Amino acid sequence: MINTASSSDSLFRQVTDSIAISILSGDLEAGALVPTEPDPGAGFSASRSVYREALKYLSAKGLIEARQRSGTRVAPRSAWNLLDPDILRWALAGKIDEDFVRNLYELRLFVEPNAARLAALRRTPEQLTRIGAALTRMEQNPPYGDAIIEADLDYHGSIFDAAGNPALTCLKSVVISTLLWSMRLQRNKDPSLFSVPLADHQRVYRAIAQQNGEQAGTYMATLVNDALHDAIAALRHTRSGDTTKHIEKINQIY
Amino acid sequence: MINTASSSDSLFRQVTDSIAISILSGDLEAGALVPTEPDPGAGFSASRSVYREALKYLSAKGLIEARQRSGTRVAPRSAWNLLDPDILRWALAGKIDEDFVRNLYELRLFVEPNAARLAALRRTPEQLTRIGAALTRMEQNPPYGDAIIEADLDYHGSIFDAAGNPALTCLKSVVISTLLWSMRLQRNKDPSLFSVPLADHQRVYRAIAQQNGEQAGTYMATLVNDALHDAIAALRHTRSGDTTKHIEKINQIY
DNA sequence: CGTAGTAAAAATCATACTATAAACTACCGG
DNA sequence: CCGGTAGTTTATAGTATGATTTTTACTACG
Repeated sequence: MINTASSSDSLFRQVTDSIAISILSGDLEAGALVPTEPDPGAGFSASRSVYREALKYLSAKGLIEARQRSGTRVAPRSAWNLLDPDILRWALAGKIDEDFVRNLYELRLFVEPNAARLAALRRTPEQLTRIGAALTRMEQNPPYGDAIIEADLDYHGSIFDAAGNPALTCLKSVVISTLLWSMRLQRNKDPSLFSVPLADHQRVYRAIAQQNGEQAGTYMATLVNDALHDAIAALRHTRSGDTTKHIEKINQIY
Repeated sequence: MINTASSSDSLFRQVTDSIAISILSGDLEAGALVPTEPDPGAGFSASRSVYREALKYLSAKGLIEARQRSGTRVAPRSAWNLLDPDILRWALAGKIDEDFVRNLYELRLFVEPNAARLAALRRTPEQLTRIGAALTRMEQNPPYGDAIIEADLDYHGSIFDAAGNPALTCLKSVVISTLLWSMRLQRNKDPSLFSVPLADHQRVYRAIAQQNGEQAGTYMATLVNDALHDAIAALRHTRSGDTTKHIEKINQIY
């Protein structure tokens, strides 16, 4: 496994990313021992301080568990906090498990329509403005650019914010990861086959503007469904190849 | 603020809990500086290693952000990963923000009926057995005991597992925290006013057994709604008083 | 069968030194 | 005289290393 952390990152981050990606990619299986001290043959050389702090960071995400005398081991998958932004980023960094992404879309389908519904009911004028501004940026930027990705994320993020439920808003990270995943796919297929589903975005916006909760929810459900189907369709056209660099670039936005 | 960490915990955990609870309780406001070195007047005395590892752990949850030269500060609330099990535990440890719990119930209402629906469609016989066993334990144990809490959590957890979506399952922690919160309330009011909503649990189980997804979803929605209303009703009967000890005991289950 | 001893690994402590980026200063050109 | 820019300072996080303590699974002994 090639160490994907760039050398400009702090040593702590290099070590953390490296171990995390080994775990998320399945390179280190659940139950496997994580070395007590920094492994000289692991692609990095760090002191024990850095290494231990990295392990604490990973244990905070549920990826590893330390027990005295037994050692530090990779935790079972059920303990991983899959909704954590870092975990999603790491999961996205390697070879992507298609089923997992499908699960994320499924979760979005449960959550985002409700977020749109609440946003329609609870939004302030300022929040509506922000959603509209993001939509405008989506309309006016060329597809595939970083600008439109940022706009898309801002659009969905603003809707979460307008829903007025901070706990709900934490699921924003799921939207981010699915969006980055679909971008990664689209780069590998015929661009003409794909179009940003602007119409869906527009009518969700209108429903929120009109404070029509049910309609906002319905349209958002369609939007997420369309996004999933587009992504699945893109999968069929995917040719194998190295897409790492593009994803790395996108990741730096966050 | 009294340090709620028991002295039998590891020093690392005491420090982590102490700082985290200060943040979650609002004692340390967003943007506030977190001391560079362990604060002698903070209720604990630890070396810098332990203290730094605690800070890394907290930064993994999004609670704090370190920047060279500027210092380490409490992150804005929007960066907190409110769905993280630790965060929910810390949020529950202090004085509870009623609105926040209401938000958690709202999220449950979006997620859990769908989990029940999927569970009805995808469950294996073994998974159904586990749900049924948990239900039986709920029926056969006296109310208010730890046994019934464990059974209730196992019931909801089994349904999440049966839904076959690991990302969805991560939201189990939300169920745990709302359940513990409602238990905490119920201890402070007239016990005769409350009854475990067994009927709701039973018909959800039956729907899952019959693989009737829509019905399972509908009944689960009722269950969550009932739970919320019971909890809100209990709030009205709450007399002020120290409930910390009981919660501490419950927390140890996890 | 239980009990005391052993050791492996995490946890803790203490003390260095380094790198970074924000703030400040001094210089230079307009 | 003003404004900006390049260099310097410095506070703080980050990194490094070695030693000690605590916990606990395992083992050997009574």
